[in-house]
Amino acid sequence: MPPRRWIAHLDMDAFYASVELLRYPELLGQPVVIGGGRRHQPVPLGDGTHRFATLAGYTGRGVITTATYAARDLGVHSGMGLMKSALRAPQAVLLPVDFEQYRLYSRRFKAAVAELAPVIEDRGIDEIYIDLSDQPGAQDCVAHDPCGGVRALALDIKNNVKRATGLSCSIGITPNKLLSKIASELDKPDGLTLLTMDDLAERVWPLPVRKVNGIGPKAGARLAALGIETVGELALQTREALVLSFGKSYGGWLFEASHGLDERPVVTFSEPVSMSRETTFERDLHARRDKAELGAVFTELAQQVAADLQKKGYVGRTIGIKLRFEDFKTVTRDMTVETATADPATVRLAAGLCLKRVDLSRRIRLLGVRVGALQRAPPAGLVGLRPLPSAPPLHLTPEVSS
DNA sequence: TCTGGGGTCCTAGGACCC
DNA sequence: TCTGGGGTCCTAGGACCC
Repeated sequence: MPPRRWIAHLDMDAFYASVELLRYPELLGQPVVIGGGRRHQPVPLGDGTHRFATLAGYTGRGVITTATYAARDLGVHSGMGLMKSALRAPQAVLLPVDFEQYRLYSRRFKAAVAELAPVIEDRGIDEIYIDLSDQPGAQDCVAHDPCGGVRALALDIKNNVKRATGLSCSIGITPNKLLSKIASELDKPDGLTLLTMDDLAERVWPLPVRKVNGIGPKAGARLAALGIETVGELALQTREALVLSFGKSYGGWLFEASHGLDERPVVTFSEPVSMSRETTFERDLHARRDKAELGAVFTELAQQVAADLQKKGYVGRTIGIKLRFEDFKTVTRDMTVETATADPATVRLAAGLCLKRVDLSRRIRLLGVRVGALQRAPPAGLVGLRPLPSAPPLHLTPEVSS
């Protein structure tokens, strides 16, 4: 009997870096990292090639968002500070991030998948889940392979993504989202990994617990302290023991996950809960000494969130701020207003009231403004002249349709 | 040479109401 | 005077993910 469900997880390979390589093919095969601000734009040399900045001597606060596989071989990876990366891979080419371009390719690859399999859950700019269970041919047996049908479908999807974008992706196919997320990583880049429950012990149990989506640095460390390093070792624990250590909810989930169990559906549309804008300063600012600069940034953040809300057609009732201090301690404050709003002045005013509730003796590294408890904006006629975007089509979240 | 920006979800305590 | 539950909303922090 074939499994009840076939869920695919599709992950674009080194997405940002790969999009940049389409623009700068002369960098193919070289160590390249994406990150930092606007200061290191490539300079055209007139012959179709460019002069690029390298990591050597980089100063500033950025981190790597994506590194090519050649750069990863030098020991740098996403999330690593650029100054630290510069010490490890000074010769690596450094390119600035261009989210516009990545969003364009994101829409293209998702559309290419949707042509063949429309039941898609968005998981951000470079990955999706796809429910293939009810796709024609997915349950077919091909050349005595009971998984042949779904394997062929996945290959079609990979080819269509490549045709539409020039980019490669990796796909994991299993009976659920948890295992597919793990499987898509097993044969990166350009992978296609199909697992059934029969493969659990051989392919999943040897992996470190941190490979499981939902086990982060904290839970990983707590498990390590209990002598649990691999998914298989986690699966040796009783549910009761895990509930005792991690609580009913998370402990119970750890038990299920270790046995490859996950019934979550592929969710094709969800409403946003909050929108926010934040910025990390080049140097830490002091509330009193840098009052003018801080105030200007604060107002700009409020205006940006308000504009984001209006563009997407939402209003929100909870307005809040986020501060990160020089010692990296983070605090938030929020308040709920009477009427949901997307008005920049209202957001700025409420955010200002929140700021008054924070002790500002330490220097500030990051400032953010957030609007939550979102609702769809009321029809334009009731509030003013602003035209409102219509609701996104089914199967596409605001991210995709933007 | 520390650690970006944009999200979601969960927990937990207190207020307030029935 | 002392004693209940249950439910919802609000706020703050934290884990985790891309």
